[in-house]
Amino acid sequence: MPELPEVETVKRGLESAIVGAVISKVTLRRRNLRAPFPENFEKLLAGQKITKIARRAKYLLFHFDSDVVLIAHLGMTGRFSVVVKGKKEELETHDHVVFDFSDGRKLVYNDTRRFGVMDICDKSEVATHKLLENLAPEPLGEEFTVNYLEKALSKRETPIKPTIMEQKIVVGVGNIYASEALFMAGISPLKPANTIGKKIPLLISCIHDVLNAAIKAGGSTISDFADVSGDSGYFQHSFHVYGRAGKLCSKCGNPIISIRQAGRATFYCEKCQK
DNA sequence: CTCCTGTCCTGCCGGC
DNA sequence: TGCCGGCAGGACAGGA
Repeated sequence: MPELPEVETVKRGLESAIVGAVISKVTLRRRNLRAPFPENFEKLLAGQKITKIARRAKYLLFHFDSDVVLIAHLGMTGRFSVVVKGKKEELETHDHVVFDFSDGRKLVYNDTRRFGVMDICDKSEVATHKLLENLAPEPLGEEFTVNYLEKALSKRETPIKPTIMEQKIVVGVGNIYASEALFMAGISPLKPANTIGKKIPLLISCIHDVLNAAIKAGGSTISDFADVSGDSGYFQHSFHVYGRAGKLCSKCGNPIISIRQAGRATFYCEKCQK
Protein backbone atom coordinates (compact mmCIF):
# COMPACT_ATOMS: atom_id res chain seq x y z
CA MET A 1 0.00 0.00 0.00
CA PRO A 2 2.84 2.43 -0.12
CA GLU A 3 1.87 5.77 -1.58
CA LEU A 4 4.28 8.55 -2.42
CA PRO A 5 5.28 9.46 1.17
CA GLU A 6 6.09 5.87 2.03
CA VAL A 7 8.13 5.41 -1.14
CA GLU A 8 9.95 8.66 -0.42
CA THR A 9 10.73 7.42 3.09
CA VAL A 10 12.09 4.16 1.71
CA LYS A 11 14.14 6.08 -0.82
CA ARG A 12 15.73 8.25 1.87
CA GLY A 13 16.46 5.27 4.04
CA LEU A 14 18.04 3.30 1.22
CA GLU A 15 20.00 6.34 0.16
CA SER A 16 21.72 6.63 3.50
CA ALA A 17 22.22 2.88 3.85
CA ILE A 18 23.39 1.51 0.52
CA VAL A 19 24.68 4.23 -1.80
CA GLY A 20 28.27 3.23 -2.46
CA ALA A 21 27.62 -0.44 -1.82
CA VAL A 22 28.73 -2.94 -4.45
CA ILE A 23 26.50 -5.82 -5.42
CA SER A 24 28.39 -9.11 -5.41
CA LYS A 25 25.52 -11.40 -6.27
CA VAL A 26 21.85 -11.25 -7.17
CA THR A 27 19.45 -14.10 -6.45
CA LEU A 28 15.97 -14.32 -7.87
CA ARG A 29 13.84 -16.80 -5.98
CA ARG A 30 11.17 -16.66 -8.66
CA ARG A 31 11.15 -15.29 -12.22
CA ASN A 32 8.33 -12.81 -11.93
CA LEU A 33 6.42 -10.40 -9.76
CA ARG A 34 3.53 -8.59 -11.45
CA ALA A 35 5.65 -8.87 -14.59
CA PRO A 36 8.60 -11.12 -15.39
CA PHE A 37 12.06 -9.95 -14.36
CA PRO A 38 14.14 -9.02 -17.39
CA GLU A 39 16.42 -11.61 -18.90
CA ASN A 40 19.90 -11.49 -17.38
CA PHE A 41 18.64 -9.53 -14.39
CA GLU A 42 21.24 -11.08 -12.14
CA LYS A 43 24.13 -10.66 -14.57
CA LEU A 44 23.32 -7.05 -15.35
CA LEU A 45 23.52 -6.06 -11.69
CA ALA A 46 26.28 -8.28 -10.35
CA GLY A 47 29.45 -6.30 -9.71
CA GLN A 48 27.67 -2.96 -9.96
CA LYS A 49 28.14 -0.14 -7.49
CA ILE A 50 25.08 1.85 -6.39
CA THR A 51 25.73 5.51 -7.13
CA LYS A 52 22.35 7.12 -6.51
CA ILE A 53 18.80 6.33 -5.48
CA ALA A 54 15.99 8.43 -6.85
CA ARG A 55 12.22 8.36 -6.95
CA ARG A 56 9.73 9.09 -9.73
CA ALA A 57 6.08 8.75 -8.71
CA LYS A 58 5.99 5.51 -6.72
CA TYR A 59 8.98 4.06 -8.55
CA LEU A 60 12.39 3.73 -6.93
CA LEU A 61 15.32 4.22 -9.30
CA PHE A 62 18.63 2.62 -8.35
CA HIS A 63 21.47 4.09 -10.38
CA PHE A 64 24.67 2.13 -10.90
CA ASP A 65 28.15 3.10 -12.00
CA SER A 66 27.72 1.40 -15.36
CA ASP A 67 24.80 3.75 -16.21
CA VAL A 68 22.38 0.90 -15.71
CA VAL A 69 19.22 1.77 -13.75
CA LEU A 70 17.04 -0.61 -11.76
CA ILE A 71 13.41 0.51 -11.73
CA ALA A 72 11.41 -0.91 -8.83
CA HIS A 73 7.79 -0.48 -7.78
CA LEU A 74 6.64 -1.78 -4.40
CA GLY A 75 3.09 -2.47 -5.51
CA MET A 76 0.92 -3.14 -2.51
CA THR A 77 3.12 -5.10 -0.19
CA GLY A 78 6.68 -4.66 -1.46
CA ARG A 79 9.32 -4.10 1.19
CA PHE A 80 13.10 -3.63 1.10
CA SER A 81 15.16 -4.65 4.10
CA VAL A 82 18.86 -4.10 4.58
CA VAL A 83 20.23 -7.07 6.46
CA VAL A 84 23.41 -6.65 8.46
CA LYS A 85 26.13 -9.26 8.07
CA GLY A 86 25.40 -12.37 10.09
CA LYS A 87 21.75 -11.52 10.76
CA LYS A 88 18.64 -13.21 9.40
CA GLU A 89 20.35 -15.94 7.44
CA GLU A 90 17.10 -17.74 6.63
CA LEU A 91 14.83 -16.18 4.09
CA GLU A 92 11.10 -15.88 4.52
CA THR A 93 8.33 -17.13 2.27
CA HIS A 94 7.89 -14.00 0.21
CA ASP A 95 11.52 -12.89 0.02
CA HIS A 96 11.73 -12.87 -3.78
CA VAL A 97 14.98 -11.05 -4.49
CA VAL A 98 18.27 -10.98 -2.59
CA PHE A 99 21.09 -8.58 -3.43
CA ASP A 100 24.32 -9.58 -1.70
CA PHE A 101 26.80 -6.77 -1.14
CA SER A 102 30.56 -7.10 -1.10
CA ASP A 103 30.63 -5.79 2.48
CA GLY A 104 28.61 -8.77 3.69
CA ARG A 105 25.28 -7.01 3.97
CA LYS A 106 22.19 -7.93 1.97
CA LEU A 107 19.23 -6.10 0.51
CA VAL A 108 16.16 -8.32 0.57
CA TYR A 109 12.98 -7.60 -1.37
CA ASN A 110 9.86 -9.15 0.13
CA ASP A 111 6.47 -8.84 -1.56
CA THR A 112 3.58 -10.95 -0.32
CA ARG A 113 1.09 -10.13 -3.03
CA ARG A 114 3.61 -9.64 -5.80
CA PHE A 115 2.05 -6.49 -7.18
CA GLY A 116 5.49 -5.00 -7.36
CA VAL A 117 7.60 -4.86 -10.48
CA MET A 118 11.29 -4.55 -11.36
CA ASP A 119 12.95 -3.73 -14.63
CA ILE A 120 16.36 -2.63 -15.82
CA CYS A 121 17.24 -0.08 -18.46
CA ASP A 122 20.01 2.23 -19.48
CA LYS A 123 20.20 5.62 -17.77
CA SER A 124 19.46 7.33 -21.10
CA GLU A 125 16.24 5.34 -21.47
CA VAL A 126 14.67 6.06 -18.09
CA ALA A 127 12.52 8.98 -19.20
CA THR A 128 11.09 7.04 -22.12
CA HIS A 129 10.75 3.75 -20.30
CA LYS A 130 7.34 2.24 -20.77
CA LEU A 131 6.56 2.39 -17.04
CA LEU A 132 7.59 6.02 -16.68
CA GLU A 133 6.97 7.86 -19.92
CA ASN A 134 3.30 8.64 -19.41
CA LEU A 135 3.47 9.76 -15.82
CA ALA A 136 1.96 13.09 -14.81
CA PRO A 137 3.86 15.71 -12.79
CA GLU A 138 5.01 15.08 -9.24
CA PRO A 139 2.50 16.47 -6.71
CA LEU A 140 5.31 18.19 -4.81
CA GLY A 141 7.07 19.41 -7.92
CA GLU A 142 7.01 22.75 -9.70
CA GLU A 143 4.92 21.53 -12.62
CA PHE A 144 1.90 20.74 -10.45
CA THR A 145 0.35 24.19 -10.71
CA VAL A 146 -3.16 25.60 -10.72
CA ASN A 147 -2.99 26.14 -14.47
CA TYR A 148 -1.80 22.63 -15.05
CA LEU A 149 -4.51 21.02 -12.93
CA GLU A 150 -7.28 23.19 -14.36
CA LYS A 151 -6.33 22.02 -17.81
CA ALA A 152 -5.88 18.40 -16.81
CA LEU A 153 -9.33 18.27 -15.19
CA SER A 154 -11.16 20.43 -17.70
CA LYS A 155 -12.64 17.57 -19.71
CA ARG A 156 -12.97 15.05 -16.95
CA GLU A 157 -16.54 14.46 -15.89
CA THR A 158 -15.72 11.52 -13.64
CA PRO A 159 -15.76 12.05 -9.87
CA ILE A 160 -12.77 13.96 -8.52
CA LYS A 161 -11.60 11.26 -6.14
CA PRO A 162 -10.75 8.50 -8.61
CA THR A 163 -9.53 11.19 -11.01
CA ILE A 164 -6.80 12.51 -8.71
CA MET A 165 -5.63 8.94 -8.22
CA GLU A 166 -4.87 8.64 -11.95
CA GLN A 167 -1.19 8.64 -12.76
CA LYS A 168 -1.92 10.70 -15.86
CA ILE A 169 -3.32 13.55 -13.76
CA VAL A 170 -0.89 13.58 -10.85
CA VAL A 171 1.33 10.79 -9.58
CA GLY A 172 1.68 9.32 -6.14
CA VAL A 173 -1.75 10.08 -4.71
CA GLY A 174 -3.26 6.72 -3.82
CA ASN A 175 -6.51 5.71 -2.22
CA ILE A 176 -5.68 6.90 1.28
CA TYR A 177 -4.28 10.35 0.58
CA ALA A 178 -6.93 11.02 -2.07
CA SER A 179 -9.65 10.68 0.58
CA GLU A 180 -7.61 12.67 3.09
CA ALA A 181 -6.79 15.54 0.75
CA LEU A 182 -10.42 15.90 -0.34
CA PHE A 183 -11.55 15.99 3.27
CA MET A 184 -9.02 18.68 4.07
CA ALA A 185 -10.16 20.68 1.05
CA GLY A 186 -13.86 20.24 1.84
CA ILE A 187 -14.56 18.79 -1.61
CA SER A 188 -16.99 15.92 -2.09
CA PRO A 189 -15.29 12.90 -3.67
CA LEU A 190 -18.37 12.59 -5.91
CA LYS A 191 -18.06 16.01 -7.48
CA PRO A 192 -17.23 15.83 -11.18
CA ALA A 193 -13.55 16.65 -11.65
CA ASN A 194 -14.22 19.48 -14.08
CA THR A 195 -16.52 21.28 -11.64
CA ILE A 196 -14.26 21.95 -8.66
CA GLY A 197 -13.25 25.24 -10.26
CA LYS A 198 -12.17 27.77 -7.66
CA LYS A 199 -11.20 25.05 -5.21
CA ILE A 200 -8.30 23.88 -7.36
CA PRO A 201 -5.70 26.00 -5.54
CA LEU A 202 -7.04 24.74 -2.21
CA LEU A 203 -6.95 21.13 -3.38
CA ILE A 204 -3.36 21.53 -4.50
CA SER A 205 -2.32 22.98 -1.18
CA CYS A 206 -4.15 20.22 0.69
CA ILE A 207 -2.38 17.57 -1.39
CA HIS A 208 0.92 19.28 -0.59
CA ASP A 209 0.09 19.44 3.11
CA VAL A 210 -1.07 15.86 3.50
CA LEU A 211 1.90 14.44 1.59
CA ASN A 212 4.45 16.64 3.33
CA ALA A 213 3.06 15.82 6.74
CA ALA A 214 3.16 12.12 5.93
CA ILE A 215 6.75 12.31 4.69
CA LYS A 216 7.70 14.17 7.82
CA ALA A 217 5.94 11.60 10.00
CA GLY A 218 7.59 8.78 8.06
CA GLY A 219 10.99 10.23 8.57
CA SER A 220 10.50 10.76 12.26
CA THR A 221 8.47 7.75 13.35
CA ILE A 222 9.75 4.91 11.26
CA SER A 223 12.84 3.56 12.87
CA ASP A 224 13.28 0.65 10.52
CA PHE A 225 13.03 2.77 7.38
CA ALA A 226 13.41 0.02 4.85
CA ASP A 227 10.63 -2.02 6.33
CA VAL A 228 8.08 0.56 5.36
CA SER A 229 5.23 -1.31 3.79
CA GLY A 230 1.53 -1.65 4.16
CA ASP A 231 0.13 -0.37 7.37
CA SER A 232 3.37 -0.19 9.30
CA GLY A 233 4.70 2.75 7.41
CA TYR A 234 1.56 4.76 7.20
CA PHE A 235 0.78 8.16 8.45
CA GLN A 236 -2.15 6.38 10.02
CA HIS A 237 -2.34 8.19 13.31
CA SER A 238 -3.37 11.31 11.49
CA PHE A 239 -6.08 9.97 9.20
CA HIS A 240 -9.20 12.12 9.37
CA VAL A 241 -11.46 9.97 7.23
CA TYR A 242 -9.65 6.96 5.78
CA GLY A 243 -10.76 3.75 7.47
CA ARG A 244 -13.01 5.70 9.82
CA ALA A 245 -16.49 4.74 8.59
CA GLY A 246 -19.03 5.25 11.35
CA LYS A 247 -16.67 7.30 13.48
CA LEU A 248 -17.31 10.96 13.99
CA CYS A 249 -15.99 13.70 11.75
CA SER A 250 -13.31 15.69 13.55
CA LYS A 251 -14.74 18.94 12.20
CA CYS A 252 -18.52 18.63 12.55
CA GLY A 253 -19.24 15.46 14.52
CA ASN A 254 -21.30 13.78 11.82
CA PRO A 255 -20.46 10.15 11.08
CA ILE A 256 -17.87 9.50 8.37
CA ILE A 257 -19.35 7.42 5.58
CA SER A 258 -17.83 4.86 3.25
CA ILE A 259 -18.80 4.39 -0.38
CA ARG A 260 -17.27 2.62 -3.36
CA GLN A 261 -15.93 4.47 -6.36
CA ALA A 262 -14.34 2.73 -9.33
CA GLY A 263 -14.00 -0.38 -7.21
CA ARG A 264 -12.22 1.40 -4.35
CA ALA A 265 -13.34 2.44 -0.89
CA THR A 266 -13.84 6.17 -0.40
CA PHE A 267 -14.31 7.77 3.02
CA TYR A 268 -15.77 11.22 3.52
CA CYS A 269 -18.01 13.53 5.51
CA GLU A 270 -21.22 14.47 3.71
CA LYS A 271 -21.62 17.60 5.75
CA CYS A 272 -18.11 19.02 5.42
CA GLN A 273 -17.47 17.99 1.82
CA LYS A 274 -19.65 19.53 -0.88
C1' DC B 1 -9.73 11.19 -26.11
C1' DT B 2 -12.63 9.57 -21.98
C1' DC B 3 -14.33 6.09 -19.25
C1' DC B 4 -15.22 1.54 -17.39
C1' DT B 5 -14.22 -3.22 -16.15
C1' DG B 6 -11.32 -7.01 -15.37
C1' DT B 7 -6.90 -8.74 -13.82
C1' DC B 8 -2.95 -9.80 -11.06
C1' DC B 9 -1.93 -11.89 -5.76
C1' DT B 10 -2.16 -13.43 -0.82
C1' DG B 11 -3.98 -12.88 3.69
C1' DC B 12 -7.43 -11.71 6.67
C1' DC B 13 -12.00 -11.42 8.40
C1' DG B 14 -16.93 -12.19 8.83
C1' DG B 15 -20.76 -15.29 8.12
C1' DC B 16 -22.74 -19.68 8.34
C1' DT C 1 -14.22 -26.08 13.25
C1' DG C 2 -13.60 -25.18 8.44
C1' DC C 3 -14.89 -23.35 4.23
C1' DC C 4 -16.13 -19.62 1.23
C1' DG C 5 -16.86 -14.97 -0.38
C1' DG C 6 -15.42 -10.45 -0.23
C1' DC C 7 -12.15 -7.11 0.40
C1' DA C 8 -7.66 -4.80 0.37
C1' DG C 9 -5.37 -2.05 -3.60
C1' DG C 10 -1.60 0.18 -7.84
C1' DA C 11 -1.74 0.28 -12.32
C1' DC C 12 -2.15 -1.71 -16.66
C1' DA C 13 -4.79 -3.94 -20.67
C1' DG C 14 -8.48 -3.86 -23.45
C1' DG C 15 -12.90 -2.61 -25.07
C1' DA C 16 -16.87 0.68 -25.69
